[in-house]
Amino acid sequence: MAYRILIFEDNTRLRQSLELLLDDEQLFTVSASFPDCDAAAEMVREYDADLVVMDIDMPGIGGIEGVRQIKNAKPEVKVVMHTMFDDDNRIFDSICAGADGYLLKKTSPLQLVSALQEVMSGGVAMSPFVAQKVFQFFRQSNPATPQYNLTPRETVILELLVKGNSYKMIADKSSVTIDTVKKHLQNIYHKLHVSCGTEAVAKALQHKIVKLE
Amino acid sequence: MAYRILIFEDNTRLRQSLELLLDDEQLFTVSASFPDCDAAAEMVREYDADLVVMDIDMPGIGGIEGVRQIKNAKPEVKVVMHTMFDDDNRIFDSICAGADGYLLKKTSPLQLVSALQEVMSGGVAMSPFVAQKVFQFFRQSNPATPQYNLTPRETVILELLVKGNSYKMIADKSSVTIDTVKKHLQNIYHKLHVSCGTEAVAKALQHKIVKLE
DNA sequence: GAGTCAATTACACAATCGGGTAAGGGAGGC
DNA sequence: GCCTCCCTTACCCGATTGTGTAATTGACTC
Repeated sequence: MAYRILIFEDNTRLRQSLELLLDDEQLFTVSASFPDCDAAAEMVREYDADLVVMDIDMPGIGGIEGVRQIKNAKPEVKVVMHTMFDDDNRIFDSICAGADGYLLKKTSPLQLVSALQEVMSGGVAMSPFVAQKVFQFFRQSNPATPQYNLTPRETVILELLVKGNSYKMIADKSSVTIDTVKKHLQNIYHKLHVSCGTEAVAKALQHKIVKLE
Repeated sequence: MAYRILIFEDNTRLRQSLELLLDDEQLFTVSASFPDCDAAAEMVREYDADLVVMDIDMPGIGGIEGVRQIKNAKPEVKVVMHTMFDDDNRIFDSICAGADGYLLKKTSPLQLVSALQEVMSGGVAMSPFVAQKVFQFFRQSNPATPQYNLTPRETVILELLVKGNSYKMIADKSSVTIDTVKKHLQNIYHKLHVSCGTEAVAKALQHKIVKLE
């Protein structure tokens, strides 16, 4: 049984090319294709689609909002973005909206087909350039952690501060006096090279010195 | 000119298989291979390597630390992890250490070769399962943002606070009096449902109400 | 024109924060 | 034993933060 595909793509020529290309594969059947995704969620239900190929820049609601609606309506359907745009925001937003892949339009037909197969077997598909962007984002969101040499006690005190506790509350929860808390925080501020609590919280969260939850 | 490859892999059979496989390709030359990566950075320099295939679980320093050292010594060399492990931490740490790819050992020889080619042409290589993990992490790190209805003015004030400015500094930079700043922050605290600056900073960063840099 | 809301300032008061300084006890290393 | 480092407490004092109340201006809406 072939996978049922829906295509959303406003460029008529490209849409037809995709139809021909994918329908030619044994593994796929193109159930329908549309020049916009205003009724994307309905169509996915209507055709009981397994896989959606989605352009981003379309009249009406864009492809990113389209993904969101589709995934809301039927989370198990796979959605792969297929677009010319390779800017951080579009990639980023698409993934967060629930896309299972992000392929640039310069992807060759052969690669496109194999990428879609990969998605259907539970994987995720990205053009190498997109993957690079994702890696970059990953790294910068988790920079190599500098060492601040906080003692265990200092770490828990800082954690309590980050969670919004006042000095007094920290003192109670740690079963020490408020003066001790002050002392610890004074040391912490020095080690983090900051001068007040708000700055310390910002640095602790950015550099993931403490973790929330 | 073929790319010079170094292989770090403690399993002798597998190491030899990789040597044979990769050396057989026109595009690659295996310069050397090692059962541990204790001297990885030196070897990379010694052999002027272009590409490193790195196991993770090895005696001595592990592959993740190995990547870090290699990337420190020579950032332009490409490093691809090649391992059995698919747990979040190893994947995550490898990427942050600077890896350009993460392939599971069940990857077929053909896929391995083409993935390495992709890396050498500036891309990034991931097994589909790894890519999925990365996508998952991506999404959960950016949950759908709740609305706090901060006014534009309040937003910039909060940003300044998050960056570590005191009330007085915020007042100067915003060209208003300190009393105005107090008032704005009071309103902000109410809107965020917090009771002090540190809590506000924590919430602002967690919920990405403000962005750093 | 009345009403709402963002932005602004002012003042007073209490609470908290942050620095400096000093000092004792306990754990571990040389 | 001596030294270092962590944890602890205490006191003083100035600066900062946070709350309450009140009032003015301009913009935008009904």
